[in-house]
Amino acid sequence: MKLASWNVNSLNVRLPHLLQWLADAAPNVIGLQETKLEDARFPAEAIREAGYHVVYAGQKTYNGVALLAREPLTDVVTDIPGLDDPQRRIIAATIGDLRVVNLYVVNGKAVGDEKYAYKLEWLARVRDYLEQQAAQYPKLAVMGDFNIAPDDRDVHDAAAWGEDILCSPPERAALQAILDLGLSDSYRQFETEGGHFSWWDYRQAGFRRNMGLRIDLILISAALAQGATAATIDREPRTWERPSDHTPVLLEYSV
DNA sequence: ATGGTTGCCACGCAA
Repeated sequence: MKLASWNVNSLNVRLPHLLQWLADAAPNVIGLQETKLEDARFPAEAIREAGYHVVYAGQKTYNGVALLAREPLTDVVTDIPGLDDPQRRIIAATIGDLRVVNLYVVNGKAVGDEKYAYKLEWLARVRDYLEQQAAQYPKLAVMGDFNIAPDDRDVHDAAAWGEDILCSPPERAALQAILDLGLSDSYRQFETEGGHFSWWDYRQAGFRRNMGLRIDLILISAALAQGATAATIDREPRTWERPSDHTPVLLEYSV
């Protein structure tokens, strides 16, 4: 099984990239973030023609998430208890014996901003939902754009970034509270060095200079970690013309 | 400290 997560930063613009990458990488499941499309405009037919079932929760201009899978998606959830939120940032579904929760975590703008407070509150409510999901589903994957770099290895210049947004201790504590539910950052099962990123700012030639962050994560339960065979970041789509600022991250497992 | 770039939408906001 190959799972993937990709913040496409507008599915309207990035649909050709998505279709190309699905053909190249052939993931069994992929979570998308920042589709930026109302459901009525979602390109479901093109995705079905590419051989994927798809569920989605979108809105105009901002946010929007989707889950694609080779097999049918059931028990779809787009709103969670305690989180009365018009922003479309979460979609969960079951594929066979696998439960997948796909997140587009709030960016937060800046430490202390009202969006930052919303981010921490949002993460707390998601943690509570994941606690319940982890109890219900032994094989649980929580993927998405977390908008949090787990530790300094995940930051191109940790000293310069300091404790700014995406790296502040409260954000990292919120991520840790989710990991404490019995989940692990699958990438770190296979790569312990720093310098591997999933997002590079469009500005200042961030990608060319590898000035990035690793903020796109696939967290997995122990049952999945046991069978994990590879966790990778595919930088190639970031080299394509008119790319998303994020590139896909992957996890492969057997059984 | 600020601004750089992209997307959406048609101005400035969000990232």
